[in-house]
Amino acid sequence: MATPKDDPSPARRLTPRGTQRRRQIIDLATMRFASDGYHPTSVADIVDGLGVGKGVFYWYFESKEALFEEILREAQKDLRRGQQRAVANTPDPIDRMERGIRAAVHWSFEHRDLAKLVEFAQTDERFAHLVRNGRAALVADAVPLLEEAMVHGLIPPGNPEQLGYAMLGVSTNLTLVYVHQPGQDPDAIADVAADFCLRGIGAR
Amino acid sequence: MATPKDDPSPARRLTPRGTQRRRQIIDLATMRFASDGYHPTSVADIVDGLGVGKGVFYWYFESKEALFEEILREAQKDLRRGQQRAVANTPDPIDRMERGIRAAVHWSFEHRDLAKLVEFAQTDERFAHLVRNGRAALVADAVPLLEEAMVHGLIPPGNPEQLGYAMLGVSTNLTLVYVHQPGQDPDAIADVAADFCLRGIGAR
DNA sequence: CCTCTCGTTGACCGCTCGGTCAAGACTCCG
DNA sequence: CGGAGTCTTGACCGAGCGGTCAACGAGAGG
Repeated sequence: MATPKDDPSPARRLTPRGTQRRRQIIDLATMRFASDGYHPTSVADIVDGLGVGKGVFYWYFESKEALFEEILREAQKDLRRGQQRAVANTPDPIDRMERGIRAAVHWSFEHRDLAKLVEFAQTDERFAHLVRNGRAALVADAVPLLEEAMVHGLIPPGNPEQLGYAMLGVSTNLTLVYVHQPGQDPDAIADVAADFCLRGIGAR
Repeated sequence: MATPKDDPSPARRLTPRGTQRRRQIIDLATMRFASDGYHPTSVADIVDGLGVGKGVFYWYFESKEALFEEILREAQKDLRRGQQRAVANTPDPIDRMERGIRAAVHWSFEHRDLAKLVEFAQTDERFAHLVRNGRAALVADAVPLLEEAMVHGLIPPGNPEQLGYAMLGVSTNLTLVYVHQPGQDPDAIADVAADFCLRGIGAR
């Protein structure tokens, strides 16, 4: 039989070969989705690009939509992990935010495809809630830092959630614009973003 | 004959009734594109929603793509006009930027559908260049103001283009997040955006 | 050798898409 | 009235979509 007995999504047992195939699909789909768009990229495009039959796709994923959701979730988780790694062992809240911003800019430069997919997902009702949750998580990481900085008088009082979204907008937009211009140094963009944000919240 | 002799796009002579129909199509399409997405909204959805035959659509527009491009262009032109009206007769560059930011936030609140379409267009290669041009025009408006402010020592030196995109990111992202939460006051969001941006560039 | 599961094939399905077009209705002018 | 635009109809087209499935390898364990 071709179709798996249970849902394909949870707890599929994959051989090393299967795991590899799955990754191939995710990687190629990410590229195609980013360069051509989610809707214009068909499942046939993906499997043809891999030189395999169509059934392979549906052996590893329930649907095109489910694949995209997995890519999205993975991407947002990866960015957040990167941020948390970057701020580890940094007690000062302002320093933590600066490192977080820099980590976000660098992540977007290293994963421009994924960054673009997140941008798209935000505009499609089917996926927007995932992005909202991911963004909210990032802001939720920043809120206690902002509150701490306010209590200690490092920055003037304000609505920490709004400030968080403002900072997110700065790094997102700066990256989006400069990531596709050749010869742009991620460090330079990270400098600008961090400077602007820290001044924006009233530190510096 | 049904198809027009020349290209339908340039210089179609429309009766008042025709002009009205055209607007109906644009307005309904804008709503549907914003709520369901560009690709998932079919031409059939639009004409059915209007209760007319399919040929009507192609009497007024060359293609679905051309319609979307027109909506986009119109939207970006409208925002820019709103900004220019808001800053008229304001000599001080910092004041001008503040008014421009506030105008942008208000425009997005009043035209949430259009704002959403611009967001999407940015992620589709077919339309991205239009958005890039529109964004670049907004930034180009801000650059001389930033330069003037730097020359006069109102703000510290920096790359004005990058600062422009950072400001754009703040208003875009703040608006995007709060425009869909009920009971949000556009003035309050405009306050936050203007504050953050002016501090971000080093005024205040 | 057989067997069991994982992995793969590609023809096929129903459906919807963007777009076309011959035919006809409406409207205004002479 | 007649005729010339403007506008509308809706059946139709070829193409492509996401998704299914019976059948078939491939390789590991017995």
